[in-house]
Amino acid sequence: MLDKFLKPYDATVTESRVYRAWEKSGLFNPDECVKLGVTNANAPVYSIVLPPPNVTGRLHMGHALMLAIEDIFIRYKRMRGFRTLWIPGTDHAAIATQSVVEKQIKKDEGVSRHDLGREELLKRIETFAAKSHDTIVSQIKTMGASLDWSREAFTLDESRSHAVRTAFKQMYDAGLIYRGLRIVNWDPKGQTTISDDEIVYEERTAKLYTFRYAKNIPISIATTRPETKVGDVAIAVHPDDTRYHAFIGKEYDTIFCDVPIHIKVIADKEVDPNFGTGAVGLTPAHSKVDWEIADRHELSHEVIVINEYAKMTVAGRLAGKKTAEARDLVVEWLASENLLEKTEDIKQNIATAERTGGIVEPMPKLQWFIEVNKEAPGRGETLKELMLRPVRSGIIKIIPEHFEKTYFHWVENLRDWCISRQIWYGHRIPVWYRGEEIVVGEAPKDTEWVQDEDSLDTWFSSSLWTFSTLGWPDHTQDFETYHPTDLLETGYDILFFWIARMILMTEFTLDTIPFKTVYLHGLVRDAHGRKMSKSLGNNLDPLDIAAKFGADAARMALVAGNTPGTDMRISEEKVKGYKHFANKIWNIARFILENTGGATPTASLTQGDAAIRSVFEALAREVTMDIEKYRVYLAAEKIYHYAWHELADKIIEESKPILTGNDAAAKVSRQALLLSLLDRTLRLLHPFMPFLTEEIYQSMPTKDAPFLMVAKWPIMDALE
RNA sequence: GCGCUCUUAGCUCAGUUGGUUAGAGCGUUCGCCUCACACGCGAAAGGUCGCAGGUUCGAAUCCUGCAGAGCGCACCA
Repeated sequence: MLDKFLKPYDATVTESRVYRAWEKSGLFNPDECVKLGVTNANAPVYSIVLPPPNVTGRLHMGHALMLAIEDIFIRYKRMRGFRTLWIPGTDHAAIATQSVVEKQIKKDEGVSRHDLGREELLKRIETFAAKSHDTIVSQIKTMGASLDWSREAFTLDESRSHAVRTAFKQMYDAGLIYRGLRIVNWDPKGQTTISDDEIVYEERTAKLYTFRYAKNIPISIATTRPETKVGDVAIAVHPDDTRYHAFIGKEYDTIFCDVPIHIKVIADKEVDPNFGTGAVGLTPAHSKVDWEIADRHELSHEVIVINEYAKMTVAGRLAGKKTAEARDLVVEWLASENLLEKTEDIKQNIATAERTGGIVEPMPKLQWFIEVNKEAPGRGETLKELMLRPVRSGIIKIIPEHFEKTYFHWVENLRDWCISRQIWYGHRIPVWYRGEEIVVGEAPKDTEWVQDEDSLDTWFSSSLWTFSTLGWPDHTQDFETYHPTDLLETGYDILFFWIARMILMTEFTLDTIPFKTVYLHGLVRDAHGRKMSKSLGNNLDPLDIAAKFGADAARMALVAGNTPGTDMRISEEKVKGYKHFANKIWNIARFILENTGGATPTASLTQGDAAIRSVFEALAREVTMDIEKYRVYLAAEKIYHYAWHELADKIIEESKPILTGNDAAAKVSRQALLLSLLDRTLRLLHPFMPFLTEEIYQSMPTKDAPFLMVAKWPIMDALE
């Protein structure tokens, strides 16, 4: 009997030692598995790419959940003999990382990025990112993730940058990436454009003002933003609104709060006759809808009255004022001119930037876009259709299924994707200018070319992740072997940001799918159901949890009973429960090893013992089917229940008199049964609790592989 | 406004897609340091499965309506 079983199971000591042994063996790498003969060279392939965590700091429990689920599938497939590849990596996360570092510098040194300059800021960010990367990698290892570190990637390294430039050029050449002057979402706080998906709407109460521009203009309008009215070019009414028929086509000139404006009355069906006065003042340069209406009526877009700092650019009393101040001044002026008719409170959804919280200011800017409604050359389909087809046809399966509806709804309403950002950290737009000339893709060799100042939305590089990590655009062996990947597992909150765009980019670039199945997990919340956040201080750190209860316990607590797509609550109490379970398994092993010394594991079983073993086999089949069908939440609970309440409570208890009794045949059979059940329970539990099971396996007389990690799954004929 | 999800034991959730007395963990109560384990063992209490209809031999499970909670998208200027 080994001394190690005499003490309660100590996860912290064991786990780091076991992970080092796995790493040293090289068996996370499928090529090594083949080389060492634990995997057949012709075995089928199974691959997952790790959703790369942002290098913005540390991992949270959501990451721990992601790692646990993916590692379960990877370990399961590896034990089933697949050539199994799980690729690690991290994401530069452009705007997120830059804003973290900028905030820190502002706090510590009181300077802005413009004080530092592009080069110096990038240097600082890279230092931060490198440190963050190291923290994250060690956290991932702590969780037991069996990732092939020899293939680690970073979204901003040279290989991935090459993929980004290549994909950009292909799309540009296909006419699907264009540069155009459009109304974009401008974040004055972050000083950059953001995509529609980076907007968070916040409900606030706002004042709705009803007034006329001037006494000689006979139509009253209503707005929550009087300050923008100095940029108006028209009044729009609904074509069927008889109140205003007489005025359609009329034009007026006036001075509005010191600013000369020219207003034309137009009819457009976009206008809701029941809101406000049924008449809208059109500000084409500062409203997406107004811009579109102005387009239809050939009105000018060019009256810009607000700049990038959300300050007024007009002359007169509003000059240089912030929009909020300007609003008060305009209202004051309206009142003094007797033009203000009504002020009322309404509820309004205000667009804010997800990262900075800044109020989004729509304004026209020359930016790069991906056009989603134009047919891709030679494909007969638009990018939108390319995104819909594989999910509609079922080639890509989303779990849980109801998210497919959400996906369709989003794609169908998708507008052109603004991919350029005015931040410095990220992939610089691969476009160079020299006078009227333009080069796209790789930097021209000769001089005098100037590269586009902007960088790409971070999701552009992430969207290539399943194949950029495999060496594309080079035709590598990895790319040929492992793409499309089998599973993409991530939180449902990035279904649009990431999943949708991966499908888009992969369909366009490779004419195939990036993955066969999408498994979406829910949010991990605290014990009270609140979202974990820094400001609430209710974050559970996976490292702390692993140190306290063991990574195995943390994994079980996160996975057991946690259905896909549903938010879950986690508490230390729950993790503690599974720490106890780990100790239970430890003691089951201790008992069985103590009582089967010198026994023959292959001895034939009595009829009764054979029946007990067939109960295990039924369970193993069920668990196998559950994993195959992505019901890991059920599989975990079933193994737990079997190990504790069947194996320990019943089988071991019933064995005690047999093992101390006089019936030698019964004893031999029972010893063989117990060894077999322990051996196979460890195998079944290994994907869920890899450390504990590996540690026990190393002391098993039934050990038949260098590591349990590459030992055979306990039941190989389980599939339908 | 459009769409999605949820409502099951005190709490957190399962219930494998209609089938015998509805399950788990935690918590509670009682009794046990029984020589694998007190990170444990034995026992017990606890549910009109949100409400109202319907389909069916049979419904927590399918359909309709209602109520409450949450989320996503769009958006009123």
